[in-house]
Amino acid sequence: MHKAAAERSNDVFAAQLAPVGRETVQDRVYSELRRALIGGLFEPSQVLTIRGLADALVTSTMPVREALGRLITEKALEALPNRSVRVPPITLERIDDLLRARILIEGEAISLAATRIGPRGIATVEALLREWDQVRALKHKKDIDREVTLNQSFHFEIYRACGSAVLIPMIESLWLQSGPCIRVAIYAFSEAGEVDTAHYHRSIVAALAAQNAQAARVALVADISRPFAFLREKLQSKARTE
Amino acid sequence: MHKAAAERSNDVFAAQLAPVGRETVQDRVYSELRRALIGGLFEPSQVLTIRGLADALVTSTMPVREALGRLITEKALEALPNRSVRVPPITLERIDDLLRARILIEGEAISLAATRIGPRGIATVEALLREWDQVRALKHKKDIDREVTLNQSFHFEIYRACGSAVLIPMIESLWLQSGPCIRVAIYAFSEAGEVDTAHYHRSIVAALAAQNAQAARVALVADISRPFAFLREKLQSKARTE
DNA sequence: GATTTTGATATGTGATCACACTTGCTTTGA
DNA sequence: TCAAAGCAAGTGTGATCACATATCAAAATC
Repeated sequence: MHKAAAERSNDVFAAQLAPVGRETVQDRVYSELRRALIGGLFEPSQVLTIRGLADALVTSTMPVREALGRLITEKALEALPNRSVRVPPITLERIDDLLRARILIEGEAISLAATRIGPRGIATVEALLREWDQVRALKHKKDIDREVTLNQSFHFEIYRACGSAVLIPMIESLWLQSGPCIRVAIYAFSEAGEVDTAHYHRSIVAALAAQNAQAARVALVADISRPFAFLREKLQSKARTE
Repeated sequence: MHKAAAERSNDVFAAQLAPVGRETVQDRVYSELRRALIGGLFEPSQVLTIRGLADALVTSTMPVREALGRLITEKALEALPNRSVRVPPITLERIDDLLRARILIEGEAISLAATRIGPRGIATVEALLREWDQVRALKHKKDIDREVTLNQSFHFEIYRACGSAVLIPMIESLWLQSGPCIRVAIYAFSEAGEVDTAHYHRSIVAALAAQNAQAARVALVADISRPFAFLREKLQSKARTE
């Protein structure tokens, strides 16, 4: 009967209605927490409680605890021996470790993408770049979240072109893990004044347009290394003063 | 008071009692499912149900559903649109994708490990190698599970030496994903007769002992490529006959 | 006889409850 | 005054229930 219903709807409503989807509450909670982590909305070492998050997200504890469990397995969160869960703290070893892994895997992904991204893909990332320029031109200073989102879209639009269903989830996991660090780095940027961040992205697009995998990899490494270098310096200077 | 109790126990019982630990049921279910997946105890495309697993593991549904959710996020299992969950099916693209990622990441890990693994680590992997030879010498043929476990211990004993808290979980995730494929490959091995699998492991140990990172990487790539090549050939021949 | 409808069973999801453990503060005793 | 004991609030874990949906086979209709 369902098949018949689907066929009838195909006949009559296909052009008018879009499928509504059946996203579960748990999926929404998971997505929301991911977004918050990648955007750096949580501080490193911050402790999260199931009931607290459930209240904040206006659901029950059930979807939250399953989402937290999933985030713990991908190392986006950390389970303490007390069974409480927190955002992993930043250490010098950890940011070096994360940067090395990101260079390795995202470098490979963009290297693959360079020969597979088509003119359509190039056009899409160029459009994102223009949109990003517009946001920066406004100099609102408070659109950090918007810039972070655009940066994420830019990178993942490229990575998607590598065509690897294995590498992309790993890159997402790495972004999830470095999200809280990036937040700290962004604040360091604000203090250190403006840097020409757009330059690296233009180099990446130029290399991709030329299908030059090696140049794309080099430009990408420079791009993702920059905030980590800032963060590293900041941590070291803080360690010296203590 | 707890502190006082701990101190008292320190005084009197420290030499006699070991800490009992507080592993949750969910952790045990998760470990058990991981073991089954890496060992290839589940077939590709096999559908798993929460209640079915809960009955098999003699627990309630709660720990199982959370463990399944965690395995789905690390792509060890797949969530169908029906909301049922299955072991990911094997495709030619997927095994190529998995092999490429494993070569990339495990190659990097062993390259780092080559300069960091000490004489103690070398001794440990050599001991594993000898144990493995003994198992093979018995020719029991039915100790496939034992060989799989030893192979896993051998590799991860090396990877642990790379000292990266980021890379190792990624490698675990890759093994989790390629577990069901490996099972198929092992059966292909049995049909194809014996191959000198120990040779690759000896090359790896020799390269590590010489602290030759490049040689270790090459030997490792040969080792992990072998079952994938078998599997690939088998899949292609099956595709031709259909 | 083939197709559709219908109903029973099975399954995932979310909510709620009970329990054990932790944590922080208050009270008690020296 | 200070440390130890005890109490109370908070938190994670596991079990159970209710409900919506999926699945599959039997029955009804053309």
